Amino acid sequence: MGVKERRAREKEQLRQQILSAARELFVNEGYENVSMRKIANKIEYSPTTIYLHFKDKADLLDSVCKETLLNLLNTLEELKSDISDPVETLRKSGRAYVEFGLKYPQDYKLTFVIRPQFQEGLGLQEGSVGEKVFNYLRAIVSECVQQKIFRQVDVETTGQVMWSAVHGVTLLLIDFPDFPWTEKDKLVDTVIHTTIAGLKA
Amino acid sequence: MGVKERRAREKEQLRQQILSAARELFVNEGYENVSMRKIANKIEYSPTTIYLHFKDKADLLDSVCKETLLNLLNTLEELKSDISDPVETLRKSGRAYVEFGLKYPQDYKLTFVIRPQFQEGLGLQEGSVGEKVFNYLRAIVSECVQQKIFRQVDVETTGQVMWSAVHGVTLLLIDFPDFPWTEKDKLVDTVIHTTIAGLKA
DNA sequence: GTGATACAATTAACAGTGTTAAGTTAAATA
DNA sequence: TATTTAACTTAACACTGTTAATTGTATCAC
Repeated sequence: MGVKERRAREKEQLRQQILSAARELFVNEGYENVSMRKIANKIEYSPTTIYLHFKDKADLLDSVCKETLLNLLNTLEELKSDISDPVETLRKSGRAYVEFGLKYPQDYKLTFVIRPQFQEGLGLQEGSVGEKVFNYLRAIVSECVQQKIFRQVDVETTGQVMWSAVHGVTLLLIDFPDFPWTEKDKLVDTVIHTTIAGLKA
Repeated sequence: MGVKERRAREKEQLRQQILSAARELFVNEGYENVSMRKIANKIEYSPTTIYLHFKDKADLLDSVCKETLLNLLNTLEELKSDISDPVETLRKSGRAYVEFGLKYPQDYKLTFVIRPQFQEGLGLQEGSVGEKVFNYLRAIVSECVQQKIFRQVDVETTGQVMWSAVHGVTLLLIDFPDFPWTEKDKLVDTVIHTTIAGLKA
């Protein structure tokens, strides 16, 4: 009776195929410039086949973004070093966050800017991968507060301030590549350093 | 020979009509969901008339965004108070910047996130309104540095750090309205306060 | 006043879009 | 072997941005 299993496996395989084709096209040509027909061509299926695996184009974007968030979460959790020096961990995490955004700028924009436009209210709700990313950040900040390194006691606000800073610099660097920015690494370091210093003070 | 002038005036009038119809639709329904035909319907002209005034849809977006930047610049310059207390001016400006973004969230996204996607390299080049907005910020920061209030001597980097913070918190609040944020005013104040404190320290 | 000119505005068309409904094909079951 | 199931495709709909060709009309020179 392994037929059902094989079919399910094949179905999942095609789903992944669609997903990775979609990601590649979205990233290279931009969500708006990618048609369902283009994706279908790439995987050599008819356009309507995609609808057997995804509700619509926005749902496809949604799935691509969930993957991106998982990748980001993995990247961050890899460097979860010892909690004895939470500030250093926070600094490293901030850097890794921005680096991730700059390494995959289109994925980052897709996830944090484009998707919210198409799937309102989605992205950070309970149990989501997005929430897990913020939980990761919260845990580090919480440690800083507990060790009385940070002035502020409010873990939530502190985490959100940190997030604002890294999100902001990431998007500015992505969206205005021709602006005469300070050298990238210096700017990112200064943003993170300044924010942490401000939270300590 | 006032005919030419009258014609030019009429032409400009229609241009403005198109522009304000486009803005209203872009803001209410999103750039992607607004068609040239929809705009044309609103002003009761045929779709192709728009092309006599704007190169294409992206050009239309471009013009809408330039207006938004002008509005932002005006809003900021209105509160250019005395330079004797540049830190207070910076704080106020930061608040006003975020408030502007939250008051016209779709305009803000259109200008700082959507437009860069369609008009690459545009938005902050020399002589542009975008540059003027940053110049405004730079002037205040420069005063803070000159009065030796800020540790950092690098005006450029300092300005960019400030911008990252306000840009980040603005976009997060716009894009994830369902996230359990700290009360809005408190969050914005904390972001600005933290950044300034970090620059002083 | 009449014919020529300029130009605003329109109609028609093209190639492409997301998506649905109906139809086809082939494999697994009875 | 006949029937059911599910994957997949074809055809179509209403819509998109944009261009080329065409119409209409107010202005000009005579």
